Amino acid sequence: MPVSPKESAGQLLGVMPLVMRAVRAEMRSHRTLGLSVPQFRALAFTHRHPGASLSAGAEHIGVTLPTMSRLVDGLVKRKLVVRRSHPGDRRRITLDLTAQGQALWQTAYDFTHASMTKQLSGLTGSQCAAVSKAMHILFRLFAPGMTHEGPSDS
Amino acid sequence: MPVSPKESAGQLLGVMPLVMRAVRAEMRSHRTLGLSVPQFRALAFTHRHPGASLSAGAEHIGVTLPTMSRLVDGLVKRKLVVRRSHPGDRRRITLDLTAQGQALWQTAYDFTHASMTKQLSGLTGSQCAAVSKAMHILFRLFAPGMTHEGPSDS
DNA sequence: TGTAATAGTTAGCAAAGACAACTATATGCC
DNA sequence: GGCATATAGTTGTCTTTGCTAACTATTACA
Repeated sequence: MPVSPKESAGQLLGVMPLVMRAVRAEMRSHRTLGLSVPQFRALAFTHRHPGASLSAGAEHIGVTLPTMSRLVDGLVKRKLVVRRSHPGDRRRITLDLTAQGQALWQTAYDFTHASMTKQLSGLTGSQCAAVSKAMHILFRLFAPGMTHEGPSDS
Repeated sequence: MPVSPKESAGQLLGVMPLVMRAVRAEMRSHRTLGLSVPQFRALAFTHRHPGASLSAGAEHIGVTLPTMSRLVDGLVKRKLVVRRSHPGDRRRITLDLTAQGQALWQTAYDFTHASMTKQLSGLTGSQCAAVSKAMHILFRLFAPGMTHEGPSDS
């Protein structure tokens, strides 16, 4: 039987935070790698959008430009990210991961992915398929410009 | 066809943050109501677990006890939450929303729910049902002790 | 009774986050 | 060309968040 968007929205709001709680806990455990949760978010954004501007990052992870600027300061100081000046518009900067940043992100992602896989290991194949199907639907809805999903930021 | 937990986990990690981005943006817009995102999380926890202890809240939203203590300070100062001493164990305190806190939470939740409903309004009834089904599966997995979903904290 | 363990708070520090004010570059209009 | 305006980032200053360590108060236990 069909379900109304309103009902789905309520369920989404009920369940998403429970899942995100697990994800955040994972991220927090990466503090052993010297990364705070916001820094991890900024790192993930840079991974997902290489060469993006500071403003784009700020808008995307939902902070103001000054906050993003200082967040990036920290990542640059740790040699995880590089600021480069944009050729053709010297006001702008572009953000990119260093090899070190890339490696750190991969490590953190692998940990998180493994932890989530373990969480889901109690599901049957068809339950996983149901989750998968919903994720595809939601992906098209919340990331309209992109073509394939994958690890995201935040 | 069935899907592996590993694959589902990857999709979950890819899509959840996109959805949470929208939710966080909503929460952030409630700063006009004078609440920061962490304060909103603490408020939501108190709403969902009335009479809970400080430790329980800290554990649940994923901060240390001192952090939770000061977070609650702020909410108490704004008269949204009350600290009461636990009868029978005077070391403990119990947290509860004031009428004001309840009202504020309701307002914020209604806004968020409406916004999410609008986001999902592009889906068909069967797509909503698919999302719904996945949410039920995930709920059982991530909130094993609870009996019915609904607006959650964080 | 007296020693653990538990629940919160306080102190002190670093980072996150906001706004306002600033610099530097680019655009646009006469 | 030349000045007004807009855009991209940075810096200053403040509050909040978040941590660890150290403390108080209460309870459990042996």
